[in-house]
Order: sequence, then structure tokens, then C-alpha cells
Amino acid sequence: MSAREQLVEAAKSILWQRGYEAMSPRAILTESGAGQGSLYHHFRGKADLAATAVNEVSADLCASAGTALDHNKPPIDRIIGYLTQPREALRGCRLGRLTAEPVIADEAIREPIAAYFTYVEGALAAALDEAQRDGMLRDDLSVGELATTLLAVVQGGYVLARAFDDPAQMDRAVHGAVALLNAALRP
Amino acid sequence: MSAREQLVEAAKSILWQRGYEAMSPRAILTESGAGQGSLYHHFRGKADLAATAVNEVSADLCASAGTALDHNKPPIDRIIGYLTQPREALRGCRLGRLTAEPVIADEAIREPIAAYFTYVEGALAAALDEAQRDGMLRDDLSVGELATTLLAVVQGGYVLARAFDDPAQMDRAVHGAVALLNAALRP
DNA sequence: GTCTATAGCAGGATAGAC
DNA sequence: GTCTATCCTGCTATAGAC
Repeated sequence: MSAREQLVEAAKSILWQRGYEAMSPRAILTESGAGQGSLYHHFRGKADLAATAVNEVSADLCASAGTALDHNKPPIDRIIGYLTQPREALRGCRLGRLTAEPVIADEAIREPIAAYFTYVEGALAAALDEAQRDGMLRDDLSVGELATTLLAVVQGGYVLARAFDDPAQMDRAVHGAVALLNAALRP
Repeated sequence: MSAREQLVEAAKSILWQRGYEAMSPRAILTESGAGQGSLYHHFRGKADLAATAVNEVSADLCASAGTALDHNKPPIDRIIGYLTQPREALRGCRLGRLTAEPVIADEAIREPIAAYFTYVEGALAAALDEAQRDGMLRDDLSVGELATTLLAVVQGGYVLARAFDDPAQMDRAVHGAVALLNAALRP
């Protein structure tokens, strides 16, 4: 693996573990095994490396969510499958956690994060729409708003899990959402 | 106002605006107008000052949430009132955002954050329980899980608002939750 | 492309006068 | 209790050899 790839892998790992502010060039070099020069040869600086790393993570997470929300399954199953997907709740969302840091003002960081959320929201909305057209979901509900709500439950689940230092908070949040969704199915 | 109080106010402001990692002693001193000595006379260091600030914010937010969830109103109104409370979504939750930073491992910081969430979750659960006993809410729903879900929607709403740089994301998430809640009321 | 050496500056804390 | 002066370390980036 080239120095460049190793640098990006190290950045992805540290961004997840400690966030952007707490990610130091020193730590990146130590973890990647690369030298000081490689970092500034391949990237304009810390922010540029982070943007590259975030873009890769965004693509990875889209692929992963795409599997859970695969079009071949019935719509409600897809949604519940996504919600109840196993998650390392205590480690936080690799992208969502970055929204808490000042670096979110950097468009090169914010854009791939928004792209990931747009992707999941779209897939959830598509599934909800399909369920509604099939007559399974009450048709007085806005599928767009519902998709946002379900995405928010997962992101909020990460926040609560870390606040309580308890991964079960994610499960509670998600199970409550599934229960509400079931209540909104047509009788 | 004493130097100590001014230091705490400055810390509260910077923690909200920039988070813990990005809160430097320099910035605290500039914003508070206090001298270097005052900080280390009144506090053991940056972490100690932050813990004091977070405790005050936790008490403030509990009081604010307590108003919205006041026991004198009908239970469903209380819940919807809390969910649709006006929020500065783009600034993020003053406490929730800190869960993304490594400092959440410090119990002196984590505990007051968890205390706030415990308070809101408890108040929501009490309202849901009351609604259920009044026969307004379907009784196959777990009020504890539901309370966690609703809290997660709000916290996730902050994350999405900042990711999209759009405060309307919070409104969408919250409105979707209200719609789901209405669907779970007894016919 | 990759490395080591090093510069410049800010973060975090201490010393000690008043 | 509050202040200014100062210390040490590590963050971020550049220089320049190989």
C-alpha cells in the first residue's frame, strides 16, 4: 500500500476515534508509518487529507446502507432492516459526529457528509413511498418527513449511547421507532 | 460579575460555539477579560472549568425543558410542545454536541450531560404513560422506548441540520415524529 | 515519492508580584 | 483574588536531501 493510501487509512481511523480537532499530523504519521514529507506531498494539509478521508468514508457508508436498503426486499422489511442494522453505537457515526465540530463549516468536509445522508434519506423515502402505494402505510403521512425522522432517530441514538456510555440506548431508540412505524401501518 | 463567573460564562459560550477540543485557554481569557492567573486560581485547568460550565448548562436546559413539559398541560400537548419547541438547530445542542468529542470519556463532563437526557426522557415517559393510562395512546407501545426515540429525533435533528447547513431539517424530523405519534393514538 | 530536520506558533499550565 | 510574565510541549507546515 502506498504512503498516500496509508495516510488516508490512518486519517479515517483517527477521525472516527477522536474527531477532526483532535486529529494531529503527528498521530497520522505515527499510525500510518509515513514520513512528514509524504503528507504534504500528497495533500495540501490536514484539512485536505481529512476531506479525502471523509469522501471515502461517505462512499463506504453509502455502499453499506445500500445493502440493507436493497430494492429486492419488501419495503417495510428494508426500512426495519436498516433501522435494526448492528451498529457500534459507542463509537458514534463516522460522519455524523463530525457535524459537532467547527470543521463542518468547510464545504469540502460537509458536502460528502450531506451526500451520505441524502442517499439514505432518499432510499428510506423510496421504500416508504412504495409501502404507501402498496396500501401498507397510511397515506396521510409525508414519506419525506418520515424518512428524515427515521434517519434522525439513528443519529440521535448514537448521541444518546455516548452520553449514557451505553450501547443499549441505540437499541431503545430504534425499537421505539419500529414500534411507531408499525402503529402507522394500515389496519 | 467576578472573574470566576466571567470565566464560566466565556467557557459556556465557547463550548457551544466551538466545542471542547477547540476551546483554548487563550480564547477563554480574551472573551472573559480575566487574566491567566484567575483561571488557574479558580479551576484546576481547562477540563475543570469545562465541567463547571457543562453542569450549569445542564441545569439551564433542564429548567427550559421543564417549562415545555409542565405537568399542568394534557400529556400529548406536553410532548408535542416539547418536540416543536423553537430551537437554534444550526448551533447544535449545547450538550449533545459534546458527545462527539473524546472528552465525553471524562465522567465529570459526561455525567451532567446524561443527567439532562435522563431528565427529559423521564418527563417524556411520564407524559406518555399518562396518555396511555387515559386511554389516548395505544397500550402495546413501550413508553420508555418511545421516550428515548423522541429524544433521539431531536438530537438527530441537530445533526442533520448541521450536516445540510439547513435548520429546516430539524423541523422535518420533528414533524415526522409528531405525525407518527398521532398515528399511534387510539382511534 | 519518500524521507529527516527544523521553523513558527499556539495550547495548556506555572511563577510570583501586587 | 487578580494580574503579567514565562515555560514547555506539541501542532501544523516548510525545506531540502535522497
